[in-house]
Amino acid sequence: MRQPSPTLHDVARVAGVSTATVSRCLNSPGQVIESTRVKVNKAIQDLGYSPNFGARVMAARRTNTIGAIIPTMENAIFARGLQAFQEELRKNGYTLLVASSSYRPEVEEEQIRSLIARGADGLLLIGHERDPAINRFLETQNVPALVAWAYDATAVLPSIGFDNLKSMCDLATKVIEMGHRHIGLITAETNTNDRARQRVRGIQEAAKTAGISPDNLCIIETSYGIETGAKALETLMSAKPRPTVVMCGNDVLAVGAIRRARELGYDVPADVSITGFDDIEIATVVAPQLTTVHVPHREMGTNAAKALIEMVEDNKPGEVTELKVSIRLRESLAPPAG
Amino acid sequence: MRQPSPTLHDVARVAGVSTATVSRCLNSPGQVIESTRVKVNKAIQDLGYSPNFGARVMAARRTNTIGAIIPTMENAIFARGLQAFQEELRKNGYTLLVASSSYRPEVEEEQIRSLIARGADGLLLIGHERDPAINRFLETQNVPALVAWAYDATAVLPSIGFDNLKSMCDLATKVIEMGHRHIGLITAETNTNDRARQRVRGIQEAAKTAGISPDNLCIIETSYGIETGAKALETLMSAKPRPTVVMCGNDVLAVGAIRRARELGYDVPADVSITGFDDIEIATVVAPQLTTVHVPHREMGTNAAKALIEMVEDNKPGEVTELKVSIRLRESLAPPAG
DNA sequence: AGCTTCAATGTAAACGTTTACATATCAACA
DNA sequence: TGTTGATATGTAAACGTTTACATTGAAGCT
Repeated sequence: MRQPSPTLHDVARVAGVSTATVSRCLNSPGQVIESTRVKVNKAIQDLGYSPNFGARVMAARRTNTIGAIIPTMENAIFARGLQAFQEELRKNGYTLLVASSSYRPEVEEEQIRSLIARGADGLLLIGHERDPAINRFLETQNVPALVAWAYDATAVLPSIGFDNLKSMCDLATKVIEMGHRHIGLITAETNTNDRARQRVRGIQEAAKTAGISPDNLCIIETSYGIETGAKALETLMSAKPRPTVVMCGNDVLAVGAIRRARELGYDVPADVSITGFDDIEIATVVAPQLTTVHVPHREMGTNAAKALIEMVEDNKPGEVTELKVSIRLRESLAPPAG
Repeated sequence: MRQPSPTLHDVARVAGVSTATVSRCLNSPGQVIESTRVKVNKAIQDLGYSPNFGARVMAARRTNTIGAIIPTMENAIFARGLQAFQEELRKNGYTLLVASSSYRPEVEEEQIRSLIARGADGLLLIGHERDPAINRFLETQNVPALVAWAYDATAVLPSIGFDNLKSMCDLATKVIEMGHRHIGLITAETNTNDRARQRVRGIQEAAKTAGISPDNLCIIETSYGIETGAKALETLMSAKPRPTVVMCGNDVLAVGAIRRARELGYDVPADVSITGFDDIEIATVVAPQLTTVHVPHREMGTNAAKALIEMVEDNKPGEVTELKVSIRLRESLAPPAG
């Protein structure tokens, strides 16, 4: 039923040349004289030849494939960065292998092994936190890895991203300058997510600097989603004293918080201010528009691809790159009433 | 600096067995006695061994890799479905190769060839519209392909999805029943996107059935995005007579339309109703909440994965599956004023 | 004991490329 | 005419698995 596909040998035989010449026609045509090339190409056409991937990979020792493991594709911030990453890879002749970890470290570990077993020439990972054994594994496998969405010059792996702590600290400082003293905080789970943890610490540091007691900081940790953000806001609004601002670890939580606030009859920002982090599209669409931290996702994806390709091709050690973020002040943040 | 990774031979040597036994340990552990398996696994651990992909593929003649080509990962509707697709693949030991076409047919074609050259065992594609030559190519290469996000029993390739035409027709019928007679329509580009085209035709048919003249249908075609949706709404609102409802080809366009309507001082839905399509998360977050067509994205992704794996493993011909959609009536749609 | 069976393991031949090295050809030049 | 160098092509050895087949040894039978 399934007839064997033609091989290099078949092409060589039909064209009346050696396999080496056929291979060169495909990989470095400049080395082959015109007349030969024509013969070979005709044979390839006639036979409907397409090179065998496995054999090619084995002989050439690379797959031209880069793996990426992200928590989830559903989160817009990863989707956008990943899209840019993939576009840049494609420009350079690489293909993207994707896996998602659902924010679970043991799944991420399994996925790392799986992508390497599938011949990924390099790996894009999110965040720095992982079992040291994995880093050793990456080393023995000789697969370069780059961390994105985080910046940490002291970490084992090179990274490209922004300083989550400092960015959030800057935003919190602005919030405090406006006069807010009771701050609610909705964060994604911090135990397996170093970005989330950094952001919380950023707020804590800003509060400390401003001489605000940690007791005035009411923190709720929840899983990722619009609905969970909504629930968390409800809880916060019944705290005593009620926070005058709710800072959220990301835009999705913030959007959920805004929705629930509205549903509960609170005016945003008159009754309560709300801030986010990431500046995904949704931030400008909600009413009121969301004050948030803008992160250059596409730039990060593109640069990550470039850096990783260099690491793979030139065996270059990875560099640590910090990207600039900026605060987008929009309607959802205002000084507290009174 | 870069020492070669350990091979099957190294493992065999360290464990004191043959390469065949090591291979069996990996692929059919039942055939190997417990004591041997322990020795081998220890050797694998100690060496940090991971099988070479190319060699494995070449010897086994399969990659356990499925390719997907979607217009873009940035669009939430593809991201969510793709995430579910990937999760189901993983459950079955497959990995996902991703490429994006940016809605450009020639790029899609190139990506199809590229993914096949990389050994994809099967392919997930979006929409039915493509050069017949590509379908022939898929056939000669013996790579099964499945179309998602569309349903068409008469098409060459099997598909899983919903009836874009009928779904939109149903929504339009509801809109018309409410009393709307002047309908604005914002659609994504229809020349390279059969889903968009079907949706437009759905509205046209509903209008025809209700005896509404095509002149009362004002169609604007634009590229995908919140901002383009906003611009299109602005244009529509200056048409004479002004439409009492603006139906949008997808939620993203609709959300942009809502925003601009608000910015221009129109009340939605009192001054103008707005509808979307897809029911992505954003639909429940905008104010007013968006009336739209709910599509079971995750279900589609999961089922697509199952079907494709069957096609690959059992050489089964693909089936055509229609999924049910449902209309979500929310605040943004109301009868016209007066 | 001798024979058969079966499970566990070993041996070695593919699998289809790429590429270092060898060889052939030919033009240019002393 | 012989030498040199450049260019085009051929030869054959990897590359690291899987797997058909061969071998071994022990258990179960007569």
